[in-house]
Amino acid sequence: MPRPPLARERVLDAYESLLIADGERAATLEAVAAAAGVSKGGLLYHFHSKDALAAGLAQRLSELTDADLQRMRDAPEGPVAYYVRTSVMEDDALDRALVANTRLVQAGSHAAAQAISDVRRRWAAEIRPHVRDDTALELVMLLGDGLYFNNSLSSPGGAGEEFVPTGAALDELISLVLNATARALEDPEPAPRSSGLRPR
Amino acid sequence: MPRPPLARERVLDAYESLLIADGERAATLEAVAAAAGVSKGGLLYHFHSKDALAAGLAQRLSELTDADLQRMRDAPEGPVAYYVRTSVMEDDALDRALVANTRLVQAGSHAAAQAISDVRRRWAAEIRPHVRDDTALELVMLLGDGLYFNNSLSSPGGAGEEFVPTGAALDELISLVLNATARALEDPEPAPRSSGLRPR
DNA sequence: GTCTATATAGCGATAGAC
DNA sequence: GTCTATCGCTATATAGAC
Repeated sequence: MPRPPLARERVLDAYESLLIADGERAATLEAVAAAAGVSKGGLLYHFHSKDALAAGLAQRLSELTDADLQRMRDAPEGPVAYYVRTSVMEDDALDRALVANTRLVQAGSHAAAQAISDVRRRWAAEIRPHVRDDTALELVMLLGDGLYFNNSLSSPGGAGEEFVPTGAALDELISLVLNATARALEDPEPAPRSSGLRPR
Repeated sequence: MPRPPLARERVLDAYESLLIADGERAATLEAVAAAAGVSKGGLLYHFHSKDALAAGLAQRLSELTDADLQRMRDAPEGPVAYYVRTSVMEDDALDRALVANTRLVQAGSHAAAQAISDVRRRWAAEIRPHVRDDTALELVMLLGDGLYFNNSLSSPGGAGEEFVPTGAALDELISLVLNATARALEDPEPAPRSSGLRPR
């Protein structure tokens, strides 16, 4: 596949940042162009409309999810712990694409809604074999959503951050969730399919 | 206290509805005025600015929380089950005020961020004595957040609703959470303080 | 209290020079 | 591929009639 133009990626980065920091309303073409270091006309050469810009972010989210699912499959501590742990925002590329897309969903973007729904479905499919039943799956998924929700609310810089666990508190939470949802005592997680990774 | 004017409440209702259904950007003064059945000038008599409108919703949320905490204290199945169950959107006054305020937070409203943070803190304080430790409290709170997050994403009408449990699935989820977080086997929930409600 | 009319500013998008 | 200039529209807010 041909590598996308540099300016195009810079515009998408700027759009994402503005959505996360200041919300959908503040992410105007003018503001995005300024943040990306191009003019409004220059921006509109790469994205013919605001909808095209939103579609670009939805596609980025989808691509980043491919990589995340691979990491989830390879995670030594298993997909459930990996999922909960990485639901705490680390401000990496996937976190940012996800939060930016939630902003767009709340502003009525169908493309973003579809993209988020897809991500969730793919995560659930990957996790399902590693938990006891559908209720346990629901618990795990909702917990991750709760973490993202809090991360996405507390981003401006203050209120809400007290609710996001880190360090030892996060480890304890993961341990509690694993105990409540693991498949069975004799086989907490099936061996990885085609991987040289040793279980710990 | 003097009862607020009818038109004022109608405006607040319309603002809330537009925020929930179409997002912050669509909730313009013109759109709100039209939905409330008044003119733009009429609206601006009651709320001098858009910020004042947002502050009105934040205050409404705070008042509705008072009533919810009382119901939580009186709930026969205990505060944890009550909290999880009512985190599934029933489109009542509190649900609507909460979702509308999350829209405003994501658009950068400080008043709304403060209001949401307050609600969460008050809920947590009420639930804390009924769970084992802080980790269990975290699990319960995040689960409720996850439910609200999904409700609030799926509102436009379609994608996302498959993740919100109802009926028997919800009962099983609550049961799982209670088992994972309850204080101790001999005393799963302290007797209600000053209430004639019989335990079931 | 509620209205119409208007001022001012900023939005998304197009046209065409370079 | 990126720019400036500009159009048409809509936003928030004010002024003043009723």
